[in-house]
Amino acid sequence: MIEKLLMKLRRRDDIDAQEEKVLRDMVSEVRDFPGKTTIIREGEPLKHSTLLLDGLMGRYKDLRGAGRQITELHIPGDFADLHSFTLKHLDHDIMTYTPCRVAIVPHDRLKRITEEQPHLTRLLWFSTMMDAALHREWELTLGRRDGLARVAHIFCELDARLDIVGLMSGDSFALPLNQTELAECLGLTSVHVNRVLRELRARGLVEFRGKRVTMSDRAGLREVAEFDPAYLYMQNCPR
Amino acid sequence: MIEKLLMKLRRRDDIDAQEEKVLRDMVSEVRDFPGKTTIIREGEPLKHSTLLLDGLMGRYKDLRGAGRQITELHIPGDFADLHSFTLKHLDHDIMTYTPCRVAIVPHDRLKRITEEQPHLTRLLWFSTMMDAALHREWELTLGRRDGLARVAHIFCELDARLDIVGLMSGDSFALPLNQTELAECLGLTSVHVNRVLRELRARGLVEFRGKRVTMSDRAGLREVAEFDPAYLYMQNCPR
DNA sequence: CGCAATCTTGAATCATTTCAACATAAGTGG
DNA sequence: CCACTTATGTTGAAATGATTCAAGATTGCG
Repeated sequence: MIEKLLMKLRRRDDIDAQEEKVLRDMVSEVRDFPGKTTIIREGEPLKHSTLLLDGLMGRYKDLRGAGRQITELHIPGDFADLHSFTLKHLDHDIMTYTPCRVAIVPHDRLKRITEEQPHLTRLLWFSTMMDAALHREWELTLGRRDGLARVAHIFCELDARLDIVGLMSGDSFALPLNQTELAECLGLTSVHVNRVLRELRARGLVEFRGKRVTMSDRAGLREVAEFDPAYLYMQNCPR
Repeated sequence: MIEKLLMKLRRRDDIDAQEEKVLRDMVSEVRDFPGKTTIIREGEPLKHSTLLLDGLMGRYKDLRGAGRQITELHIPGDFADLHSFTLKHLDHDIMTYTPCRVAIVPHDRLKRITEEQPHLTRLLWFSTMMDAALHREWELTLGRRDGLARVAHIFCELDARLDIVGLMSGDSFALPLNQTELAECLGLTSVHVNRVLRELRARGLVEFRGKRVTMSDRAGLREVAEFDPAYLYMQNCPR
């Protein structure tokens, strides 16, 4: 059930059989949510964390009036809100984009892990630090990349992340977002995203059609995006 | 020496005398750096973390050619790179803006804390989660706020953070950045920051002169910025 | 005092947004 | 399975916020 989380963590560090069991046992329950639903609201007191097993979710913050910024997308194997364990409540909302299956991890079990499993604690801590690394890269995207590079970059990021958890099919992957939601990730309008997608398609770099992204020219796209996967911390780095 | 860190952490949670001693003992050495110096480079293997005691530092990422994005500013009491403990190397550079005094905290002492002090571990983990919360708010700023709101927002944030560690003087605080560096925080050009500063001054909201920010109308500025300090997690929330 | 860094301003340009219309795709119920 | 309805995608034209370029003013430092 938590295989994708394990794939991700094992990319980074060794996990022995005993630790694997502890991780499996931290799940209290599996739950399903419909798509396009806000499942956690800013400020709400939280007693468990949510591990995404299947589907697409995102964290977002709204500005009064209009303007939503999605701050991170979550794919299977990601904790959507492991940070709620230390924060107790979140500074943002979390929503599903598709129907999602999640594993519930009670905070008291996480607390137990911090008391008995220092190595696992450091691994889970690391996992939340990867979220922060993604945030920083998105800050760079939002602050300094132009429209073309922004769209290119998010496709490169998802390509690399989905590959880790085995969700690439050849050179394409499912991306169940519409252009408005994509624009909300990128600090652009949906109209502009549409024009940029046309340009990227015309250049033969990527296609985004029918909720599916095809990486026609991965190297070329990475070039446009100035994408360097180092910030994803995928190198093995035990203990 | 680590008083400002303690002020910050105690705002959130209780720290008993034994824990306070452990925190004091984690510092191996105090070091001084000159201003405008990159002290940690992306990718460099790290064996200690850096607690800022005095001065101003920042994390940044550069884009090839031009374009620097500062992803977070660090004030006294902040760990500049506590996240390097679990990450082992960083995805960004860290630099000083002024001469800085820092406390060095070896990673093996942090490791010891994760093995012997679960509560402190959770507090340190929390501390890195606050950085991530700042990143998310900056993503919102960079993605959705216009120039006026961006400048207003960063001043509101620094105002609130400096207040916690006792670095406000009445309604003003020192901000030893030039307009170019401020622009690098905000995803703007220095020219535009200059024009926005003029506008904010004209509206009687803030002044930024001689490396000092005066919050002439805090409520008005917060309104323009849509600033809500909730993301700074300053509420007491023990254990 | 004089040099270098920083700030300030104007004018032209540019990337992105806004507004608006139409096209296409994707459900939904009869 | 079609007709209808709504969501999503596409495109053009005008407006706008921010950038670029360039020059001059001010400040701070040695």
